[in-house]
Amino acid sequence: MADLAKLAGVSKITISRALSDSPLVNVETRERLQELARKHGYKLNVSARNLRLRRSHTVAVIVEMKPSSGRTMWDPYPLSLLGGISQELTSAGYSVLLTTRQGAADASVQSADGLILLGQGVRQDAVRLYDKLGMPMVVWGAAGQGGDSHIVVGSDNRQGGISVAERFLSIGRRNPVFIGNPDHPEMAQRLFGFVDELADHGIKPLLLRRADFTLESGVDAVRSLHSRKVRFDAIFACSDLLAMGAIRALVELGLSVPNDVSVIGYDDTPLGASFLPPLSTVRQNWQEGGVLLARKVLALIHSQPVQSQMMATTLVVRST
Amino acid sequence: MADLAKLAGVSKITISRALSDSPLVNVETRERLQELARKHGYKLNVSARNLRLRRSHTVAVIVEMKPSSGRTMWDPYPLSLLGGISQELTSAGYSVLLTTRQGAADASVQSADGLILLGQGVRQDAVRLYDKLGMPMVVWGAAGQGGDSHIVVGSDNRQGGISVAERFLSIGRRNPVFIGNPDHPEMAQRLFGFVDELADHGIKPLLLRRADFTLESGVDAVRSLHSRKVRFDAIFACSDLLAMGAIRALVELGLSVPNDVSVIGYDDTPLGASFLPPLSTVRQNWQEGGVLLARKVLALIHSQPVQSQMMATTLVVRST
DNA sequence: GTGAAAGCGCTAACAT
DNA sequence: ATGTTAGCGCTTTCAC
Repeated sequence: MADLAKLAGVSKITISRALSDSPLVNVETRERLQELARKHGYKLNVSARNLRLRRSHTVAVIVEMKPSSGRTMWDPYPLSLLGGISQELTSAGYSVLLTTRQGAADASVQSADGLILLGQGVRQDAVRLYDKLGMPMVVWGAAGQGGDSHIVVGSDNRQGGISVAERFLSIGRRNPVFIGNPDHPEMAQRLFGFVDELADHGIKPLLLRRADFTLESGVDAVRSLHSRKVRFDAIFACSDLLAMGAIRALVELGLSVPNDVSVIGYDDTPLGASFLPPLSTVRQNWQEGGVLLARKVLALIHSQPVQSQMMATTLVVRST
Repeated sequence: MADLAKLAGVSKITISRALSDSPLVNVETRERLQELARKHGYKLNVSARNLRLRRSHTVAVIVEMKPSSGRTMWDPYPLSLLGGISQELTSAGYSVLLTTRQGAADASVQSADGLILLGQGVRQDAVRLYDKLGMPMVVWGAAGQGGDSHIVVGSDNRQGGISVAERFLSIGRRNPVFIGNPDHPEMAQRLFGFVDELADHGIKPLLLRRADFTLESGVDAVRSLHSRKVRFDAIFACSDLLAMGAIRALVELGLSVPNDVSVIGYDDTPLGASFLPPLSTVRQNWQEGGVLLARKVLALIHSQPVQSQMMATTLVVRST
């Protein structure tokens, strides 16, 4: 800036003002100086600005990246979430600092202006840990997770469960089964919605606990149902992969989907859509979730009032 | 630091040295000061340090995040790549700045110490654009892509193609088909390897161009082969999804896999492994790729000699 | 509408 | 082994 100032015959501060579009500086001068800066390939020193402004203009995103439990690492979802986050923060002039749990102790994370936690669903301890940092923080997950201490954005899992129950009821199913892991807060919400809605109609679903969200796990679940001679005519699986596994096992057992057993999955993955038969499922909008997460941290950072928010889910009825 | 210094009765610089584990300062003092800092919740101001040190300790990762062409956005791969990158950079004390193309013009990206380009495969213009920034840059992609102007890390797609050809030859296939998009540099390499190896045995495969890497696209490809009455006994599909679609279509046409037609996919997605029948495929190690990308930028940043590197792929023979 | 001065928090260079 | 000085590049006072 000093160099540009000398070149243009003005002072440093005028350059600074011109480049930040300050109305304090004459329009012509402003444009002249901006042109000059461009011509000379001037680049703002972000560290210097941040030092002076006492903020980093950075939001750290902490992702659970363990390739475990058939989730996170391998699922498409965190990336679309990241896409939404990145899009929104970038257009607000903020940077996205990507970290895993290991890197979260790093100074650069600590000096971020805000924090977004992704895929920490099962690990409430982690949430509490970051909470102590005392910085604006938003978590992706289930409603009510961790109390009021921080903002949560997620899709309305409870409503998702309800919509599946409604569907089963409307097509006259009386013996539904839930496959999933209720230890996971998001899944628990789906289960609660499912159970409550069915209870209103005097139906109590069977809960089949499965920790993995893999195809094999779905196959296994149905086989175990069969070997226990359980009577069932509908399955709500907590992931598309589980649902596809379930369908495969059903077909192998000579049962027809959806005639004998109706199956609904969760997530609306591209794969479920092109499965044979095309999978019915509950869709959540990851991209939008990312955008929302970003907006909430920004609001927190700017000390604006913020509330947790659950996004509506859509039941996509295809052929199962 | 000034506060800590006053508290401890030493000078600022001693604090600075103690906290950065400088051997210049007495071990006891060092530990005492570190303890003091911890107790008082001192946090290093990263901006100030970076300003002083005239570097940002940051590497920008630019991801092509368009949810197009059945790739990138929805595929698991960029995330595992990111996992590897993040892991390696973090442990080297660098931060990962995540951006999309839109955000790449941002000042914070420009003041990064290095650049990693992901999923820019098809868009060579993009690579050239960033090249102009003149910062240490590493690209994920195919060998030789864009000349010597920058470092490329990728899996050895050519070798991947060769290994598939070898497999087909070893089981006596004489009429192989390639399904994929040769406009994509990485796919082109697979095709070249495939074609060259087969040519050594007097076989010329049929090229079936498909732009999308979706299941439908695979189905469609096989149907078109059939309707054109083409004789074929082996398919090399450029993605697992394509391969699965192909197999589905083959089965529908009453052909047996692998008896009538052998099929090999690419990527070794978890889904292919649990497909029925389990999919044979070419595996590439994304995580390791990420680590490698990170190491190369770091080396470039530290002005060490760096070379492009292609990672070996593994042919995973399952049931197709 | 423009400028001068001051200082954000840190560390390299040079004393001591 | 520790301290002093100076300055990284920027922007917010306050003055003109």
